[in-house]
Amino acid sequence: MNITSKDSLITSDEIANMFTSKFSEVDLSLFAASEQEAIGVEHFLVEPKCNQNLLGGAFDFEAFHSQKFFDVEDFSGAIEYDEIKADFNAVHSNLTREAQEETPELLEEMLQVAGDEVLDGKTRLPTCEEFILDAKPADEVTILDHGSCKVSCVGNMDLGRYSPDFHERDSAAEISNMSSASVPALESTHNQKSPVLDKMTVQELHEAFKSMFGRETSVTDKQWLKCHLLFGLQNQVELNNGLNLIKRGTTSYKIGGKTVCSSSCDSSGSATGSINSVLVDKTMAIGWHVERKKFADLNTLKTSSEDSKIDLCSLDGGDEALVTQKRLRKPPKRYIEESMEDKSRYCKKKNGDCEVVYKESREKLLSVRSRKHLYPKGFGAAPMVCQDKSFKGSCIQVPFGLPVEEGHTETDSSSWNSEDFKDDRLSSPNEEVDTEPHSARSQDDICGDGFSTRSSTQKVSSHRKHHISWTSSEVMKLIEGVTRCGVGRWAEIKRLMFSSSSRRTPVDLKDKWRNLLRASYAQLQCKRKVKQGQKQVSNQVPESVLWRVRELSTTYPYQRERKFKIADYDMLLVNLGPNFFHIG
DNA sequence: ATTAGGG
DNA sequence: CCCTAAT
Repeated sequence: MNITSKDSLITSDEIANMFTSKFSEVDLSLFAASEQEAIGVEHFLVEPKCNQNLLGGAFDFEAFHSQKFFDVEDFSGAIEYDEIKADFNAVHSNLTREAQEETPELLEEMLQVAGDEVLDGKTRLPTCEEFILDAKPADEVTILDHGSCKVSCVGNMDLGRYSPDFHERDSAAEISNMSSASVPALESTHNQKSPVLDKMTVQELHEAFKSMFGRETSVTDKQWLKCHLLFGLQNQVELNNGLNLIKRGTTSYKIGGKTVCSSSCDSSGSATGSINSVLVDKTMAIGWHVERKKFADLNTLKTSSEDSKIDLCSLDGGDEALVTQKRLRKPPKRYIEESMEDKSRYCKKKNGDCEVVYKESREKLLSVRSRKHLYPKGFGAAPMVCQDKSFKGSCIQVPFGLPVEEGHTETDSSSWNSEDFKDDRLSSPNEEVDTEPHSARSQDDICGDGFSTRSSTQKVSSHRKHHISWTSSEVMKLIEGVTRCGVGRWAEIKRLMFSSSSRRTPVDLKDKWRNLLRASYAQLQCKRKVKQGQKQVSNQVPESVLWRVRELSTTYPYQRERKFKIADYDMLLVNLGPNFFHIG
C-alpha cells in the first residue's frame, strides 16, 4: 500500500470540510426523507446489500468495494480509487488475519456478550459499567454500513482485555441518558436479527426517529429506520465523547451488539483517529484512515492533536470559524520546508557529529523549481526521510557561492581584466557562449549542501539554488542584453544572451541588474570619499561597468518604452568611448 | 508565463 | 536567491 507516495492527497482541510459539519446538518442531508438530496453516502444508505457481521468475520471489503456505496468523485476527487482500494485490501486482510488469530473462545465470548443483550432484550441500555466493560481497547476503525448495519472493527481486536484507564463514566452516562430517553430499543444487536428492533412497529421507529433527529420521516422501511437510528445514536455518542476520546487515547464501546470502536492510538499515534467514529460513514472512516497515515509522517503529535481538536470543536457545535480559518489557512510552502528543516536538523543532531549552520532561519531549502515538482499539490506530500547515510560522518554547510564558474574566480576583480570581455563583446549575440561549466553541478554533488532529501527522496530535488557568482562575461552579456532589449525585457534578454545557460533565469537577470544598479549608485557616493583610485577592490564590478549600468538605467527608465532602437546601440557605444570595455 | 518588487 | 502579486 504505497499511498504515501501519491501526490493526490486529500488534505485534512478537505476532510474537515467534508465531514465536520454539525450534526444537525448531517442529519438534514443524510436523513432527508426524499433521499435525493444527499449525495455520496446516500448510495449505501439506501442500498442495503452486504450483510456480513463482525462475528462471522467475513467482512468482505471487496464486495463492499464493488457496490459503489460511495462515489469516489464525490469526495473532492482527491482520494484516488486505488488508494482506497489499497486501503480496503489492507483492512480486509488485516481483518481476516485477525479473525483467524482470534481464538474461538474469544469469539464466543463476544457472541455471548451480544447474545446476553439480545436475551436481555427489552429496553435496557447498558449501564455505564457495561459500556466500560464492553470497551474494546483497540486500534479500530469503525466501519458501519447503514444498509445492513454491519459493523466491523479492524486492528487489534483485543477481545480479552479491557482498557484499564477507561474509567470515565461521564460520557457513558451521557450515552445512557441520551439514548434511553428517546431510543429505547437501539441497543438491539445486529440489525437483521434483532428481535428488539424487529418488535418495534414502524410507528415506534418513527417516533424514535423523530425524537432523535427532530424531524419526521416518511420512510416506512424498518430496516432503514433502524439503521438510521443507530447511526444517529452513534453520532451523538461520538459527539458527546469526542474530546474525551482524544484525551483518553483509546476507547470503544458497544451499542447493542454493535461494537463501535474509537481509537486514537493507532500506529500513527495521531489522535485524529477518534474522529473516525464520528464519521460513522465508512467512507469517511476510510478517508481518515488513509489520511491519517499520510499525515502521520508530516505532522508531529502536537499538530495532529491540534487539528483534531479543531475538528471536534467544529463538530461540537457552531464553531465554524475554526473550520473556516483552517480551510483558509493556506499552508505556506515555507511551512513544509521548515518542518522539513526541523526534522532534518533533528536528524542531524541525532546522528551526532554533523554541524550545520543555517545562515538564516528563513533560508529556503529548496529551489522553487524543484519544489514545485516535489509538492505538486502543495501539501502533505513527501514525508521527510532522514537517511542516516546522508549524515554519516561530519558534514559542513558549505557557504553559498563556492561553486565557481569556468574555473576562474571572478570575485577577484582581476577577472574583469581578462579577455573574455572582448570575447563577449565580439561574439555575436546569437552565438551562445556557453559559459556553463558543469563544475557547479558537480560541486553541488560533491560538497552537497548538507541536506538529506537529495539522496533520500527524489534526486530531482535540488535544494536552494546555489549562489553562483556572476562572471564578468555574464555581466557583460547582461548589459549588452539590456542595451539591446531594454530594461525589463528579461525574458528576451535571457533568450538572446543566455539561451544556453540553464541557470540565470530571467528573474536572475532582473535581480542582477537591480544589484548592478544599486552598486553603481552606491559606488558613486563611495567614490567621493575614497578617491584613491584604487582598483575596485571592494567590488568585482569595475567602475566603468557600473557607469554604464547607470547610463543604461537612464536610457531605459525601466519601462518598456525603449527610447533607442537597436541601431542606437552603436551610438551608445561610441558615446561611451572605446575604452569602455576595459577597465578605465 | 513574465515582470516587478519585497525579503 | 526566494517568494509573491500583478499583469
